[in-house]
Amino acid sequence: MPELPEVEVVRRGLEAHVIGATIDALVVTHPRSVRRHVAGAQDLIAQLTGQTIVATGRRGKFLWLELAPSGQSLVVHLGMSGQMLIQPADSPLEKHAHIVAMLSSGPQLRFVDQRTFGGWSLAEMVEVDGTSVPEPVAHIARDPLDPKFNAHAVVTRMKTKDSEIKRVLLDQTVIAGIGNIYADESLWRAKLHGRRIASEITRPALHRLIGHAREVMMSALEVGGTSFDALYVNVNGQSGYFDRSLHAYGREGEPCDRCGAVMLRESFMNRSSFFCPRCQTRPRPTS
DNA sequence: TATATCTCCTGCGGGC
DNA sequence: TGCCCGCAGGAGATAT
Repeated sequence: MPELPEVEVVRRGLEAHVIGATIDALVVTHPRSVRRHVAGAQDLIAQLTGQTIVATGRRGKFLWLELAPSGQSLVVHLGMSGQMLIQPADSPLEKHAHIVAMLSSGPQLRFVDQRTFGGWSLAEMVEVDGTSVPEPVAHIARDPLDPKFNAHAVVTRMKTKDSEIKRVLLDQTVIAGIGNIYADESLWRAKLHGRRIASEITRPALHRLIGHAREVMMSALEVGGTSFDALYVNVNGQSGYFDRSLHAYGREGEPCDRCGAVMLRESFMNRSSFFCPRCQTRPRPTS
């Protein structure tokens, strides 16, 4: 599932392939992939055609391509299964290729998305806290790889939350880029149970948690991200290797890499949480 | 206002 | 073999 490291891998791939390219033509074959562009597919096609990609950007799991001469950005979210592929124009179309952009440089930029949670939209750039981002990204907090990321401010915000710490980690308006996999990994490294109430965790422990989140995502980035199946690949269709380094996610029934206790899985927020019952003790139920 | 839950979607695997 | 069901989960909408 694409979280921050996987999206950054895709952004870097795009930067290497599409900067300077002009969009000669665009085909949209699945309306759901452009649902966030409220003016509709035809408007997106009309506005993107003839634009040149001059830069790439990313915040959390959102990435964007800055365009000239309009000054707007093409905002991309990969959702659960979105892929941005650079393919030769004559290569067979992928089964779930929902948007295809013909580039002046020769290849096609294809948006492939099996579960259609992701999509493209066009947006104006706005200034937020001294940084220019597309309007749909304005509410997203800085992520731990952002040079202006302020861990003290994030800890202060977390201390105001009377909510479970895993829920807070997944809240993109508090700290961006963390999804289910890296939330579980960060909590395991920090020896915190995801159901601990954020406001009741000490500031030093929250600082350590954020540090672990940054560390685990940096490590994942170095090996191309985490791939469990063919749903996450880089722009060349290649998988990452960080799944081999996971200590928590997907390890139900296996021994904890730290203490040897059997790892558990529980349902949380309509998804799965993996944790060590010995290293990450559950909070006592409140009476 | 803050927090919790629901919904969207498709392919896969397990059970019958 | 075919059908049904549960599971995977990001983010916005809706409910509490």
